[in-house]
Amino acid sequence: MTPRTASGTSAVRLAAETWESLFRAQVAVMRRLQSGPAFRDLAVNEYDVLFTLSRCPSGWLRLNELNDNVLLSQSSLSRLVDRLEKRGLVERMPAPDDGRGVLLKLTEEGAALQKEIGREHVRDIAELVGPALTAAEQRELLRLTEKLRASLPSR
Amino acid sequence: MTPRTASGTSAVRLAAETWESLFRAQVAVMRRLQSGPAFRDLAVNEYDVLFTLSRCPSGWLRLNELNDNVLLSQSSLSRLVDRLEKRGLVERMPAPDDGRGVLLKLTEEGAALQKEIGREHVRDIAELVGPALTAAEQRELLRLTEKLRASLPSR
DNA sequence: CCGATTTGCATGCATTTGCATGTACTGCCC
DNA sequence: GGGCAGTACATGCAAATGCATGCAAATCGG
Repeated sequence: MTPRTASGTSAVRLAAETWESLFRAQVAVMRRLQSGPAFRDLAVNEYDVLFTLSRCPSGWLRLNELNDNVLLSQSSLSRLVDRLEKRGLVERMPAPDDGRGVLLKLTEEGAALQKEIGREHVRDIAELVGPALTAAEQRELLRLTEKLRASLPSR
Repeated sequence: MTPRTASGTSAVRLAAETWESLFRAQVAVMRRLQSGPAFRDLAVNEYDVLFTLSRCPSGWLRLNELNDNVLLSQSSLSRLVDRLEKRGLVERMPAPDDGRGVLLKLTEEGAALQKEIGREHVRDIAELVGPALTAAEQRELLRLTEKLRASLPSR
């Protein structure tokens, strides 16, 4: 006996369809965003790292914390950071309180590039999402996705 | 003068935050899904192709239609299909009505593998999404992401 | 009907990615 | 304190990916 909701679809089916729809929407939006001119000389993943660093209060962020935000393996992130460092966009520093750790910070140039791309990027997003959903719908979508993310098992 | 909504945040900012939250939720869920045992011998992208084919009414699907569903370049999809074909999971066939096109279909083995992985996958999804959101919330999230996807400019 | 442009897919090649592993450091238990 | 499992990051190497391009078929403009 599979449990059924009031509407007659099983709970697992509803969850699967919800995830499927969320995933497809993400793919569709991302496809349009990444093909735009904002990312002509920085990959989306690379921008994402700069963005996350720019949002970090202290300015410094551990590599493994960064890794939670990005859909990349640990080794790929390590090399991505290598590239950003070689381009002078971020700075590495050994973590003071943990000899294994590495701290990351934006350089001046990295912060400038993030802002520049960010402006374009935000505009692109608004042009895609703005006309698609009302403000109330966007707020609800924001709330639901935040709740979903917050409710996931920590690992 | 940037326009403001009733809550005091600008429309572009709301759109950007909504997208950011959707994206992070997708990353967080996907990270957990793809590390599970369901994908031990088939990458998520590869499964996704099998899944899409399994949902196709006629059984046959054009490569370029497939490409809309997947976050992959055309060339990468072409080679991904190469791999699936070499493993005997899909079958290629020149499109009858368009000499340039290629049609794709699941083989018996491909359909069986999709079903097998799909069962596990759906269970994993339900375990992640089910406890995080109520059924009503899931339905609303499903509706909003469908609307978002449907409202995007065609390309 | 013919040339020019566009579209759909494949392939060469450089880059990026992940897995497995190595290295250094931490924390735990005794 | 000494051994020992666990964590954080880097690196060798094979595989996957994207860009540019090639080629063939379709579509367009006259």
